[in-house]
Amino acid sequence: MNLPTPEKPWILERGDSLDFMRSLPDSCIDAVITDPPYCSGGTSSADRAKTTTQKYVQSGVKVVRPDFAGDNRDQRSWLVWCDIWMREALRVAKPGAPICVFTDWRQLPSTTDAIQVSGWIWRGIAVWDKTEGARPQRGRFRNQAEYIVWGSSGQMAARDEIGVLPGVFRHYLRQADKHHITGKPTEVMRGLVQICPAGGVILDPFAGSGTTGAAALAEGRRFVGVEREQTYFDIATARLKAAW
Amino acid sequence: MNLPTPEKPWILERGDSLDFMRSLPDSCIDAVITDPPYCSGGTSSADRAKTTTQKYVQSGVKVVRPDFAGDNRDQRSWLVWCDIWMREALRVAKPGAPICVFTDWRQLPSTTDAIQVSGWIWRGIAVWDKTEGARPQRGRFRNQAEYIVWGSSGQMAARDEIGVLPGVFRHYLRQADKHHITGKPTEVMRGLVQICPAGGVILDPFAGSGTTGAAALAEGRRFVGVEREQTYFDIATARLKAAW
DNA sequence: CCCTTCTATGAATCGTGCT
DNA sequence: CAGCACGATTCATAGAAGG
Repeated sequence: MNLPTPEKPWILERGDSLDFMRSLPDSCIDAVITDPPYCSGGTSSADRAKTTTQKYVQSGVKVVRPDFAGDNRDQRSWLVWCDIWMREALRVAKPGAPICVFTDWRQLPSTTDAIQVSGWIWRGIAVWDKTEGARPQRGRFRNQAEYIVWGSSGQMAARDEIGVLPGVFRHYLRQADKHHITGKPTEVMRGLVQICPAGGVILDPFAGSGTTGAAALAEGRRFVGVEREQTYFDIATARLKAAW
Repeated sequence: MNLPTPEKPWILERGDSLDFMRSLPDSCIDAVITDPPYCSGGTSSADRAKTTTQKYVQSGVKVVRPDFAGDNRDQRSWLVWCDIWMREALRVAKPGAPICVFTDWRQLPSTTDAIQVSGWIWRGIAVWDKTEGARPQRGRFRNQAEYIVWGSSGQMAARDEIGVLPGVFRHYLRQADKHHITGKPTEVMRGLVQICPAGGVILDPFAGSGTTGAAALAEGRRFVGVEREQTYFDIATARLKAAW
């Protein structure tokens, strides 16, 4: 059985998320917390509005492109792909279990669609205020936030042992805490994993550098993660061993 | 001509937004900043049919604020309605003019749809972090943010005279600053109106208690507003006179 | 002026029971 | 069984009041 035990409260698997989730039984996961590839690179409405010259000039610029796989779907197929993995995540989640999915502003509407189409109940949006953001531009609002679309598998029973969780996480991401191109601050993840009851099992199908897992262990939750890239798998393994 | 002048930099009209906008010429507005009815209360049509006080004010409160109209559309007709007024706003907006539309988490995806369907270019999401005050619920993330979906009429020219604007407005709404059931803090609106060049004309088709207008005047912008409810029209008129 | 105590408040939600 | 109407409920925090 690919599930963590009290003796070893974490599992990290290298491979495909969908294959791995399909190996899990029904209703064995207490919370799903993940940061899937956003695929929002060049398909935004603002980009589409640019002239081809502008687009090519833009592409000539040194843009930080995520260097991981699966980040090149267009919006429709991204939605379909999300539907597939979220549906499988729903199957392995216990009734009432929460799901938290990171997204950026461009993919936010598609993410809320995906979560609902796949059968989860959409319950809200939490905000990660990065306090500073991508390249500041004069005359525009700074894009300094990412979003956590969250919901639940069916009705959420009363969970009195869990306190009130903040709706905005305000935290700067230090370079030293950034182990992945799209890494999240450990403090933010430690806040997020509180949505899972203490001792529960958190699944992250796109584990990346393992921040979710490190935070889960730090907060007394168990962890199941999958990562496809060997490099990030190694980093995550090291961090999880250290956290444990 | 229903436009403000240097002598009297604001106009407030009582009546229907659409009728009023139709009376305006093309390309006369420098920015559209507004807070339309969200129509998001309740899951059933019956819930939406409740008065705004029933929906948004929990029992046992002491302060009574007037209801407002137009908050009982279902999601599809809300989208169609937004398309109509946003399309008209686009016509009266100058090329490159920005639009900012308040929304809550439930209507955020529909708002980004509406803004794009009506022909505006969607450029981002700004966040109003209410910091606290939202209803706390155990085991859930607090819904403590509202969102400002923003975009522009076509390409935005370089606007070097405007600085970088924040992407998250973090401000508590004091009772004393709340003149409408859904009122926004004056400080947040003062930040938002900076998206309009100094001296420019800001249009708010759903003026409510006139916070947008008061902030516009305080920041050296001109203002055109429409409000349908007599009670709020009177409050807004008084506030605009005071701000001027 | 600082600290403690108290009170008002919130752009709902959940469960139940009826139709 | 599905949908809807209805009623009970929630608690952290800001700000005021009091010491």
